[in-house]
Amino acid sequence: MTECGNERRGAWVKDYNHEEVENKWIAYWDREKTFSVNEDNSVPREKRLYVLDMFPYPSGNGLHVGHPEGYTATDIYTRFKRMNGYNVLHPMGFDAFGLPAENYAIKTGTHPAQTTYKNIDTFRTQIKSFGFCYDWDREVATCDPDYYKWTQWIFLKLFEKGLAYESNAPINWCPECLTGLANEEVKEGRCDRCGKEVERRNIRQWMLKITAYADRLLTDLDLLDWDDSIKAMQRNWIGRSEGAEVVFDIRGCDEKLNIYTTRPDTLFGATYMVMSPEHPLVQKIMTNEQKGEVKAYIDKAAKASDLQRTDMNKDKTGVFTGGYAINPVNNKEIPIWISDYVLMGYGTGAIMAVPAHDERDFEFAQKMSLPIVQVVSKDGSTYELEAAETVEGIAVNSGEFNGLTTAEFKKKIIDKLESEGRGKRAINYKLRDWVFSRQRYWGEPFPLVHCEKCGIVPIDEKELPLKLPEVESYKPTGTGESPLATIDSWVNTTCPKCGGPAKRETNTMPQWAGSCWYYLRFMDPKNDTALAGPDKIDYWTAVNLYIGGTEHAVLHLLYARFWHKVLFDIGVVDTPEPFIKLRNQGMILGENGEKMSKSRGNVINPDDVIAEHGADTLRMYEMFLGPLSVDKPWNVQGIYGIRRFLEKVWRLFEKPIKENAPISEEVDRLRHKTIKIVTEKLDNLEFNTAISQMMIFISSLQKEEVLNRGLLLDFIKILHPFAPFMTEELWEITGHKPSILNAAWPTFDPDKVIDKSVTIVFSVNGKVRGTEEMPKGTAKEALIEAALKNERVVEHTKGKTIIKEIVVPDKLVNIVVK
RNA sequence: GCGAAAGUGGCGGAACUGGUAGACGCGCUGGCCUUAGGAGCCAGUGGCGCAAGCUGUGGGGGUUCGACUCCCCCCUUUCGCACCA
Repeated sequence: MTECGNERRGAWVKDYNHEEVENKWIAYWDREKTFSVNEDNSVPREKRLYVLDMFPYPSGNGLHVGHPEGYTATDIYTRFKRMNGYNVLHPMGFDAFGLPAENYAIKTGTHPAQTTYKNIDTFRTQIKSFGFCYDWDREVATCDPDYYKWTQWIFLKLFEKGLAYESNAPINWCPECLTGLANEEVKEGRCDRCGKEVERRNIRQWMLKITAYADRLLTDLDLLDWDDSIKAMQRNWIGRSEGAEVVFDIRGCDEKLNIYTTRPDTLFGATYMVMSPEHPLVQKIMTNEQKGEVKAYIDKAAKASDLQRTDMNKDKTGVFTGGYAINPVNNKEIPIWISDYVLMGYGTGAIMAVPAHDERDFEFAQKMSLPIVQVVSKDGSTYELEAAETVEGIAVNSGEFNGLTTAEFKKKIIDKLESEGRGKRAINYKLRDWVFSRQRYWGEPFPLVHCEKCGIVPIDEKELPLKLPEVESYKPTGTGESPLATIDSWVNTTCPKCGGPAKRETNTMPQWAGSCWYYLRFMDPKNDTALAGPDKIDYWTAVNLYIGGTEHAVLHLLYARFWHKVLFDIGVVDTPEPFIKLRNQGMILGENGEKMSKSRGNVINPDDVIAEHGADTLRMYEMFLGPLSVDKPWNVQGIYGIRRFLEKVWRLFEKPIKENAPISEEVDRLRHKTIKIVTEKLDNLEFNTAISQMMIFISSLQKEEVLNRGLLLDFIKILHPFAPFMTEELWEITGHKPSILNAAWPTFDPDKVIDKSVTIVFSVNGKVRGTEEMPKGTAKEALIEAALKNERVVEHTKGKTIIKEIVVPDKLVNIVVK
């Protein structure tokens, strides 16, 4: 033994050399393919499971301690289910297209593929060091041509179905990333990735018609076992509302002005109209006198970013166009204004303003001195309004409709408008179509060409994958063209339809494309004739348990559901939803309770933790920290507690172990109880309390001189999902052939779980005054008798009248006195 | 503003359909063992009190024999959305 050096780890190594044990089993599991899974048809359907993690982006920083939290949870669950006879698909791969590798390429000239595959190797090694039971033969990387061939194939299907279209509408543009962004990628007016304020730009884009699926994406949420908070976020994002579209005539003009409202019952209170500055009709209705002012306003609005526009929120601005609309219910002429508080992208881009019953309209009307007419009342009378009254009520100032409730009014007025051809029922969604193209290099090329004669033509499926070409410079042009546009030899091609000259589409797909369907590829990762074989899809059906962070609530999880539904419609998959049960892991925070980040200097590197304490310890520690779903701070001290626990387990095996060593009744009961509790907790993903129970069990064995072999073997089986390395080693040491993963999960005897005696609580007026151990099932009368005999109870009831006795069998007796 | 979740010891967190609040772990205190120890073992540990006892789950009401748990009002924190008509 060395005198110096390695002192820090010396104390640990003395009892259990995690480094040696872990390296041994990593190599063994790899060599023996212990974790490989196949589609065994003898396994009944209900015993087939698909347990999935959100696959990582292989960044240059390597694995973060946040990654293994979810991965450990699914690993424990997978091992637990395998030991219970389930055939579990549990794969891992890499979300490998994306900006960081490309930005690195711009800086250093290194090809993004080179960086990406190097990072993948690092990630794989790190992930393996945790002992996760992934079937590595199924690994995929989204940037692999064999993979993105099928991403492109799905795009062709979307295109064929008319769900992909070109657009020049203004989109969010990040001036830092030099690419267009989807609405879902903009948070508070800033780029979700880099934090830079986004601009609006008119850039030719590919859009996916996710809005066509809005209703199904909304209603099918009911089929899912997901956290309510995530469902709520998706519901809010989809933002369905019911109302009416109403047609207004315009004075002296043939054009009609269509508006959308959720409150058609307030039509009589519309005192002016507002159009979005971008509304095409503005050009036609503005009068010559107003032209200058209107144009200036439109220019100003066009220059402002969304963030600036919302900042102006406090102070409403707008300009009168000079035009007048005619209210269809009372033929009153009301002025048409433009203002940036009306958005072009929602509804029809124009509203009727009812200042009495809409806060925004009220504010605008006050500022511009426009009339305010009350048409909804709390009680049917009219009164002075201090502010907009947006609640429902009884109609006033509404002609023949006076006295109706809001709900009745809505129905009647819509029926009337419909019969007159002046309006109709309408449903609107906040969800917008998905801006699907990026003006960058490191993504899937679109399998399309632009032909002068034939227009946009998809390339033949047989030509897939359309490979990403080599390029001199990865630098985005910033002009709205991707770097691919500069490669003439690649861009210039022939039209698949007419054979004439054509140009390839030079946009690339966003990172979300590859992750939209990766769970399907894992079912059949090597298939080169289909994204996955129908038999494989039928075997695994859908993801039974999916675990990942909440940051994808309205991004990946919405996009993937959309693609899945399209694939369902064309018969590729046979379930309406891809992820049946979803659980979100919380964030692991730094020791100071703040988010881990380099700038805060509170980052914990999992490699260091494994080197010092071992992977089993790290896995268990992360699970012991608290419930999976909550954010929880890291605590360096806490990890010693887990290491100590594992050492205690290890040391039990250094004591004499005998097949027939007696087990006390108490220990035996605790054994059955522990198996029961751990089994139940694992089914509910309650890892922290499962670990507590195992700790209680191990403490109870400390005094034993000779240990019962069967008892210990049962224990290492239930410990195995948590600490695969140590338990695999102990399994071998006790004379078994690896792997313990193939051992059957222990069962418990329900009779032995029940305690023979229970502690009965005696209380007087609800206050605990004493306790007594009594046999389980003691009769009520006997319990009361015992309570009344209790010294302390006697003290507290002395000289008082007993009003009643409350008895909960096997629990308590409460004496109520006065 | 709207939506969601959550407030329990010095800290992370337990607590079944209302029934001994604080399991388990960290930390701390005392003891044993030790050349030494981020080692091991034993005991203790919400607060006040010598004790009996009192008090205690963000605050205030309520229901109940009994409330962390159920109901009403309020406060705070975190997250998401945010002029969506």
